[in-house]
Amino acid sequence: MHTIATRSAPGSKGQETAKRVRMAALKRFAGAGYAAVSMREIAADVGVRPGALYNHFPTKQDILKDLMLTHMADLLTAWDTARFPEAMDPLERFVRFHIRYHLERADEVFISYMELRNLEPDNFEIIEAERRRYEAILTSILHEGSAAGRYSVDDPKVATRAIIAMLTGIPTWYREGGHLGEHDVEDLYLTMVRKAVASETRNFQTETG
Amino acid sequence: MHTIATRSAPGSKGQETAKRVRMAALKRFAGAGYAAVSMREIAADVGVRPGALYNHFPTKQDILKDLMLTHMADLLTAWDTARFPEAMDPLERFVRFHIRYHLERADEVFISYMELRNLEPDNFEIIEAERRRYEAILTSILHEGSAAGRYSVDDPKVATRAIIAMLTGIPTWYREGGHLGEHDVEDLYLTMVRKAVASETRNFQTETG
DNA sequence: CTTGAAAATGAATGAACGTTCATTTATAGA
DNA sequence: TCTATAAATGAACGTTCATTCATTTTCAAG
Repeated sequence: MHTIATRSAPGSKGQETAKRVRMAALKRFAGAGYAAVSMREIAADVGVRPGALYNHFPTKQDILKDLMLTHMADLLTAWDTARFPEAMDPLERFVRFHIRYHLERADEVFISYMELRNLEPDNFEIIEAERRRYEAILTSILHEGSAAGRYSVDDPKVATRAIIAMLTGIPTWYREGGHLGEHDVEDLYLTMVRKAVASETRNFQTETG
Repeated sequence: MHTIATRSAPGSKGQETAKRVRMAALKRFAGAGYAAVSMREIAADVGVRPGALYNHFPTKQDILKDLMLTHMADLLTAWDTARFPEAMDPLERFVRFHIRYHLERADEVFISYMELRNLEPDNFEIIEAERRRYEAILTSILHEGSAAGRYSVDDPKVATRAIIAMLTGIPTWYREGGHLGEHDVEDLYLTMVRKAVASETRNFQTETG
């Protein structure tokens, strides 16, 4: 009888250091920007000499790539596995999910759109494709709701970008412990989003002539 | 009779080089980010040796500061001096102005919120104060419209951030020559904004029970 | 305990960075 | 034309950067 499959190799501390590198880089990149962060700073945060980082990531660029690819994959997985009350309509599901996820993972979200330009073209394309997949979820909700007459949306793709920009802006100003709780924010934004796509349009075009 | 006030000093080409430095830095900062741009690159764009930049700006940081302070001042001045048709209501004025200005000056706008963290604290505070002044314009429009019963806005400050985030996102995807003209985009967003703050709220909360 | 591979070290590499400065060049006013 | 000064040069400063590598340390498996 022998041990079946302990994956850890000799001399290994598992993936512990690699995880610490990811965490340190995430904080630093989010705080100061990829270009302004040095490998020496990341190494110091991890408690290791700079050269040791290269046992886990071939280059600084690869740390950024890892963080961004992981984030986009996590985002889509989180949506696919999210659970909501039965009665909750798709638009409310999306709005609440997006706000919660973006407040929970503020650093990942932040670097994923701030550091896009620091990605090599191939990695940039991968990220962009994932982003389009995520936006397509909301576009589809708006499109179907529009077809069913529940919403009135002139251009679902434009509306998608408008709504996502609106929601994604929340982490730039929301702070825990302020006078608004996370749930208050969800409700406020949900109301605005619902109205923005509502089919009831009477009176909206009124000019103060 | 003698010349009254030629401001140009001996040996001076006016402010020509300084202007070219600003333009080159603006393009570079917007494209690659402040931290990733070198003084050597800016100098090469201008057609001058790196040392010459220091005849016009004391440090690299001061170029960024100059660009951002100028941008915020220009934005507020542009709003103050903008002309609109008499019949146009304040909300439409703001939405159209914001979209036009942000598409026209995309680079300035872009660096002014991407490079905030690269500003020294004093300069950061100045920029933030200007930004609050600008946001206050929309907040006031929403507040007054709400008080007059023309709009229904639960929290004018939150609505301000939501609307501005939504509008400011446009330059990230809008491209000239696409299937939507600038005027189409204005109309689409104006409709969504108007609906989002409209007082007609019947049916918006309907759940697909 | 021995072994072997992963992980970490410590030192070094060349390149690029922002900035300085003595000197030269260009130019507007006298 | 002469003069004074702004602007530009060319070379250098010390520092920091990402990365490499021979060597040492760590540690799970046999």
